[in-house]
Amino acid sequence: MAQPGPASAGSVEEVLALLRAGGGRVTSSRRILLEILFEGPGHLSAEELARAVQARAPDIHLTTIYRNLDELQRLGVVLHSHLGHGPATYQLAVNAHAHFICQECGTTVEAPMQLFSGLARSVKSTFGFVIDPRHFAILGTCSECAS
Amino acid sequence: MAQPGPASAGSVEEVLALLRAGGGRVTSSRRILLEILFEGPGHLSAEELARAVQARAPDIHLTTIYRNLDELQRLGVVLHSHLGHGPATYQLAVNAHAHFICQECGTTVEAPMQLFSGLARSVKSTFGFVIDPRHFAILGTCSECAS
DNA sequence: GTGCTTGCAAACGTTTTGCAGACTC
DNA sequence: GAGTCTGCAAAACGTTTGCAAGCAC
Repeated sequence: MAQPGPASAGSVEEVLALLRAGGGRVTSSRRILLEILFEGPGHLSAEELARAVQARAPDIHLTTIYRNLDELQRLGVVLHSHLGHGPATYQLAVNAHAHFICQECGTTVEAPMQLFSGLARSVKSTFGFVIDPRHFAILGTCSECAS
Repeated sequence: MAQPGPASAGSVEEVLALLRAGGGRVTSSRRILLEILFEGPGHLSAEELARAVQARAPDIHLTTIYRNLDELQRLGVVLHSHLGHGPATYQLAVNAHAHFICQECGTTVEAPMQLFSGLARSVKSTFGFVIDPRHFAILGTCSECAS
């Protein structure tokens, strides 16, 4: 909350500055990808991000999206989650949260992180383990499918 | 607890009977796979299960292991979990539990299900969603790597 | 000019599928 | 004998890698 850490980079330009500060180059693929990540709804797969980027610059390759996403994850700006089988989805670290996914119908519920504070506390005291529930979704059954 | 459901099948022969009852055939690949699942430590990938099966019957193909595991999952006897990137792991439903995995060192902690009762309760009352935390591991940082 | 980044093609590891023959019941 | 199950080969899927050319600094 006090110091602005990497993940707090709040705009395309701030992230690009961070990138440059680490010896990286600012390229159009990176700028466009970041624009889309900042505009977009989150939960996009690499393939979906590539399509969105290609709408603005058709020659940018899926491979480049993967490499740029890796770089942004190294910087702590982006992280990916597995929301089920299928491809991983990528989002800005600032926007990341946990997910519950219905095994029957696929409905996704976005979970506020404070739901996990009790679990986090007991896991910490039992195992010394600090949980990060954002990476993998938790499966289950939604209210509709339960009835 | 009252009626013995599918998942309660407690021995190789019981599962084979269940299989037969559903119109399936009892084959040696299925019998051996079940023996290994009942003997084994759990958390085995399809490939590891195939190697174990092949130690007793070398001609059984990996594809057959996948198909048998699917069938056993349909019956509710087996389920699979994703413990990280890499292949899924399979276990008897009766033995299944949740997992915490350290992002740094890969250490796996097997979590007693009652750790989740508080979370389960609040997710149920907030979203009507019934969680099943066994399918995907929860990532985080283990006590050693945290220091 | 140095050296990071990119496109392309090809590989990767895991899992699924199509088909003809073999087996269980 | 009917219908399920199997081996094999091949494909599918998401993702990663090697290499030579291209671009940011």
